[in-house]
Parts: sequence; structure tokens; C-alpha cells
Amino acid sequence: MSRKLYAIYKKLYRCFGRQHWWPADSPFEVMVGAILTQNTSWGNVEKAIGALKKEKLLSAGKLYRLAHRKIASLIRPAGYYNIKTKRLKSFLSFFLKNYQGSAKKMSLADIQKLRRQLLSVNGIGPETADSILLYALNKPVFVVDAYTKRVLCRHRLIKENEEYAQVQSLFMQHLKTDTRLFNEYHALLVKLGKEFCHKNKPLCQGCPLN
DNA sequence: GACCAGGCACATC
DNA sequence: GATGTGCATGGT
Repeated sequence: MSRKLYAIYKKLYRCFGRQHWWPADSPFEVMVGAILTQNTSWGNVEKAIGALKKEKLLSAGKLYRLAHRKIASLIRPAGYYNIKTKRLKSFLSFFLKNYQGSAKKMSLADIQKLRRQLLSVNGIGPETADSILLYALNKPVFVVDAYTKRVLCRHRLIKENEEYAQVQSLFMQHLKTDTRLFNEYHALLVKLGKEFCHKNKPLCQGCPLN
């Protein structure tokens, strides 16, 4: 399995090249994006983040003090804007209280402690937590998302509806613990999923893994 | 107009 | 533990 998973990675990398994830100007922008992209296309998230940047509000302190309705109106393009405003505030409260809104301070903490803390924040589940750990804080954690599961399922490497933790440990037990590798591998799976592994088309036509 | 998108919490059985 | 539902916009 180790050789197989690494062979898939090499093939994807040869085919698509570096993905330059996560597309953001700062760790804090990654954290916000990780919450906004929940069950939402990235294009819509970019619009929301663009609106926050335009108003110069992409800062933990400013955002935390901003009225709910103001945040909701700015992030509206990302959908679920009321619940995401609440989730952003929950995260910001945690981030400011525990790490003074500093990604650098946060990155000094123990990885398992960080993951437990993030998962205890309302609105942050395993994928959002791991996205923050890997793409904002450069921690070697493998991120599993809908594309990851679909691609693996289509290639019969996992069963349908496999649990998050199971899929994650498949990667983490069979690959070298390497932030760069985990970063690139997940991004490549998303790239592959977007291009060749659509939900309502069981045949992945043109998939380079076939 | 239907379907989908880089999830999560909560209710119910 | 499994299953169902609400949350919402914008692109195809």
C-alpha cells in the first residue's frame, strides 16, 4: 500500500505539477478560507475573502469586533453566511484568547494539542482543523475531503462512506511524515477530483490514474 | 430548473 | 452508531 500510495502521488505530480497550496497571502487568510470553504466552491470563497480584504477587515481583532450582520453581508457569496459568521467568531474567540491572534504563537504549540483545541471549537470539524494545521501552520497532517474520498473510492482503495480518521490514517501510516508531501498530495487529489472525478459520472474519463 | 461545491452541528431513532 | 436535515450562494 505504501508503494501504491506513493506511486499515485508521483503520477499525479508528473501529470499536474506543483499546485502552490494554499492560495492565500497569510496564515490567517488560510484559517478564514478553511471555514468559508465548507461545502462551498472555492470561487465563491474567493469573492468573500476579496470583500473582506477590500474593507481591510482580514484581521483577527477587527473581524472579532465586527457586528454579525456586517460580516454576514461581506461573506455572503460564500453561502451559509449566518452560520459561517458564527463559526468565524467562535474560531476568532479561541484564536485571540489562546494565541493572541498570532499564527506564529499558535504554530509553536504541540500538534495533538492544537488538533484537540481546534476540534473543540464550534464549527470546526476534522477537515477544517487539519486544513488549518497543514496549510496555515505547516504541521504534517493529512487533509481528507470529499474529493480525496471519491478518488480513493473510485480506485477501490477505500469503501464508500469510509470514515475520516480511517482515510487519514491510510495516508499517514503509509507515507513519510512530511509537510511538503502532505501539502502537495492533497492539493493534487483535489485537482484530479475537479477535473476527472465528478459526483454524478461514475466513469472518470481521461483520468491519468486509469 | 436541477445539481453540485475543498462540512459541520444537531435531532432523532 | 447510523441516518436525516438545515444551512445558501453562484456556476454549469
